[in-house]
Amino acid sequence: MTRARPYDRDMALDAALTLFWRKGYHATSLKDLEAALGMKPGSIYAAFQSKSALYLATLERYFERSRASLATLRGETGSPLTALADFLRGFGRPAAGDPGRRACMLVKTLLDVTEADAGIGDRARGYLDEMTAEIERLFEAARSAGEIASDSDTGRLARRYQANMTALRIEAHRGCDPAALIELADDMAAEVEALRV
Amino acid sequence: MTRARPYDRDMALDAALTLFWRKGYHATSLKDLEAALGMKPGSIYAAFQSKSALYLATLERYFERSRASLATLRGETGSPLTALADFLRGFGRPAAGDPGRRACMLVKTLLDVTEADAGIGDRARGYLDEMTAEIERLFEAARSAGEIASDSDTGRLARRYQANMTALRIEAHRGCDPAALIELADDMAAEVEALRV
DNA sequence: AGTCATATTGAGTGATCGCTCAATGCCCGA
DNA sequence: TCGGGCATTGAGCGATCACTCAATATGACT
Repeated sequence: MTRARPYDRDMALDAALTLFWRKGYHATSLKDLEAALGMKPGSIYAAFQSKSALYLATLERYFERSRASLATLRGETGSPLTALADFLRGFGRPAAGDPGRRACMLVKTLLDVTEADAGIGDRARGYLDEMTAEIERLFEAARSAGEIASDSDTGRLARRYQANMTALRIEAHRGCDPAALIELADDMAAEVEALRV
Repeated sequence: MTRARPYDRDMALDAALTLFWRKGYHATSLKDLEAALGMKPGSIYAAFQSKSALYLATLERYFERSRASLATLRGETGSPLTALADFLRGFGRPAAGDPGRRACMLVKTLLDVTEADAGIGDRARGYLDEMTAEIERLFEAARSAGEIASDSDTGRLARRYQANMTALRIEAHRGCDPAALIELADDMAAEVEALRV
C-alpha cells in the first residue's frame, strides 16, 4: 500500500547530526542540509517537520549515544573509579578527526542558543542534567564498592567531573598542543583516582 | 571643518559587545545592531566597515578587559596564589545578571565559528593563548615568591587553571543551582591553594 | 498489468540577510 | 552669515533565509 521511503532515516539523521554538531544550529542552512542528506527541501520537511525539529532529533540522538557510552562504563568489570579516570584520559587522545566535533554538542548548543530558540536550550540543559545524573550513578557505584570515602558527596563529585570533561573537550576543540592535552587529561584523571581511599 | 560624530564610539562598541556576547555572531543581525547602537546601517558601515570587523573590534575589547582584570591580580599586594584562588571563587558567585553573558566570549566565539569565519576563530584562539600566558605569569610570580614548588610546571598549571575557569563559567551559563556553583568554584580554588608548599 | 496511495520533487513563496549609495542635514571656518 | 565638506540617512540592492505545494514518480496490492 504505502511506498517505502527511498532514503535511510538513520543515515539521514547521522548526516544531520554531523553537520549540526560541526556548524551549529544558526550557521547551518537548509541548503547545507539538502546537500548533506541528499534530500530536497520538501522531503526534509515531510520527514522532519522543521529545521528546529530536526535539530532536536539530532540532539536527542547525540544525547542517547553519550549516555550509552557512559552507561557502558558501569557495566565494565573493573572498578568504577578506574573507568571514570580512563574515560577522561580517552578525551585527551582524540582521533585526528573533524575539528568541529570535539566539543560536546550539548555544550555547543547551550552556548549557541538565544531567547528565540529557548526550547532548544532547555532541551540541551535537560540532557546535560541527565548526563550529570549518569555520572553521579558511577560515583555512587564507586562509593558502594568502597573505592571512595563513604561520606563522599557524589553529586558534587559528579558536577566536578562533568566540568572537567567539558573543559577538556573545549581545549581539544581549541586545538592546543596534543602533548599538553594529554597532560591536562591525565591531571584530571589523577584527580579522580586521588579520591580512592 | 569636519563634523563631529554625533554618536559615542565607545558606547556603541559596548552596546555591540553586549549584544554579540549574548546572542553570538551568527544569531545577531544588523537589525539587532541598528537597534542596540541607535545607528542606521550606513553609519554602522562607515564607522565599523562590516559586521565581522565590528565583531572583531568587540572581541578585542572583551579580550583587553579580560587581560586587564587578570593583570590586576599581579599588582595586588597579597600572594599571587591567593589572588588566583580568589579570582576563581568570584566566578562562583556571579551577579544575577544577563544569563547570555556568563560564559567567556572567547570560548563562545570559538564554538560558534565555522570554516567560513575562520579569521574570527583564529583571533579568538590567539586571545585565548594570550590569556593562558597571562595566567602563567601569575603562576611564575607565585613560584618566584616561593609559594609553590620551585620545579612547578607553570605552563601546565596555567592550562589547568584556564580549563577550570572555562568550565566554571559554562556551568554558570548552564544555570545550575547557585549553591552547587559555589561548591564547584570553591573546589577549584582549593585545588589551586593545595599547590602551596 | 493496472490502480491507488503516498513520497519526492524543485520552482517559487515572502521575509530577512548583510550591505550600498545618492540624497540630505549639520557643523565649522571664514 | 554663508558655503564647503563630511557624517548620517534610509530606501532599497541582490542574495539567501526557512519553508510550501501542485505536479510528478514510484512502490504495494489486487
